Amino acid sequence: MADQATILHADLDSFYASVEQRDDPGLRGRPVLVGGGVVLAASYEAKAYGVRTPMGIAQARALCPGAVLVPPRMKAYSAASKAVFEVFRDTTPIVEGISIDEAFLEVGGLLKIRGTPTEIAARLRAEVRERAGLPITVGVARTKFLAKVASGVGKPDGLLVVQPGEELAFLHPLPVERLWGVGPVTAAKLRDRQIRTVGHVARIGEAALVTMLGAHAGRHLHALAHNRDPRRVRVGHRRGSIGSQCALGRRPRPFAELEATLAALVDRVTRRMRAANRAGRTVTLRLRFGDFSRATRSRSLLKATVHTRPILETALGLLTAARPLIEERGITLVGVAVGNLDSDGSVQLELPFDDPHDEGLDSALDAVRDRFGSSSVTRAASLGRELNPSVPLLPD
DNA sequence: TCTGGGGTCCTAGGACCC
DNA sequence: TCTGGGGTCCTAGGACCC
Repeated sequence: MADQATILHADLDSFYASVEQRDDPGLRGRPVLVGGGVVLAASYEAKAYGVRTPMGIAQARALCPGAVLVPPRMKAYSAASKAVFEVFRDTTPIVEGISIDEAFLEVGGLLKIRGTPTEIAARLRAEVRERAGLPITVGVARTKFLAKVASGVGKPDGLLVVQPGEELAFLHPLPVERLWGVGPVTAAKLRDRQIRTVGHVARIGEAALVTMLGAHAGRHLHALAHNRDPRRVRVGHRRGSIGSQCALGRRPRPFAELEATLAALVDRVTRRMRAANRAGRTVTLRLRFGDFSRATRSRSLLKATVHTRPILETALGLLTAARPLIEERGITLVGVAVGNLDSDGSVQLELPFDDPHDEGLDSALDAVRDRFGSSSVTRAASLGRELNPSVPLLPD
């Protein structure tokens, strides 16, 4: 392991809410909620009232009656993210994006040209503020894991450096929930055994953790509690699946409506696949039911594809097979994902088409029409417009 | 605290192959 | 003839992340 803290974890603060406050001065200093049914992001003014994500809007309003609710503007967030990642890449070539609002940066080896990691991190924060107008917190440490913990502790709008000699003293008093990979289930298992802090985790043996949590999770947690994390910052990560889902609420849905919704979701997913030039082979149907139980059903095609029709037919087949389950429990969410994406990046399209973004239209709707008749097609088209407001499913 | 939409990784059994 | 060891792929589920 390197003996210097050279890994930065940069994490934008309340990202969506900060973008809203940046773009509307009237929102600055006020509690802001971004969301529709649930809170997608809350400004720190709102978090002070106990608002968290993903909390229902009604509950958030009850906690913070003065909050301003703003609908999400995904295009603005994606543009803001691009601007911030430009700052990242101007700082160092070794940037690993984790999500729309956070990344790891390796800054070892830049000492002579850009200064110490602490200096680089301070300048990075200033530049993100200057060029993107957004607050960001940076954690600096020797491991990815600890850099991430540091940015979490350093929030909001902070810079926290954990030097090699201070690591365990910093880490051990923290609650177990701070460990990456400890969610509600694992935290409850640990709490049942009076294990509340990272220090407690570090003091029990690896074997006991493995018994408690399984082989991988046990070893992983044991290593993290001792700040052992050999993962390097990796450039050029490619996603393994592309998916889309749609919450349906609690009211019952006719089966044909589910099929139409699924058609619209598949259309959206395959558009994104073609835009990204990634073909996929495994189609996964995701369902959630009235009692909050879930199910997934998947089927692998013989050959990877970017085309709407084979993916839609596979997805509809999975949905039909799951019909008894759906009718028994009541469905509240339907989703589809395509995985096993081509890894080489050189997709051979099976059929030529002029505009890859328009290919899904007829093909998707033909498949629905063949099976379900034209009322489902109309329904799929209108759902498609709801799901893809910027890309109409049918020509106007 | 009754829950959105986008993902990742791990586990485990069964089929199938040599 | 009733049986080893090792490997890969498929499928389903679960936990977790932002």
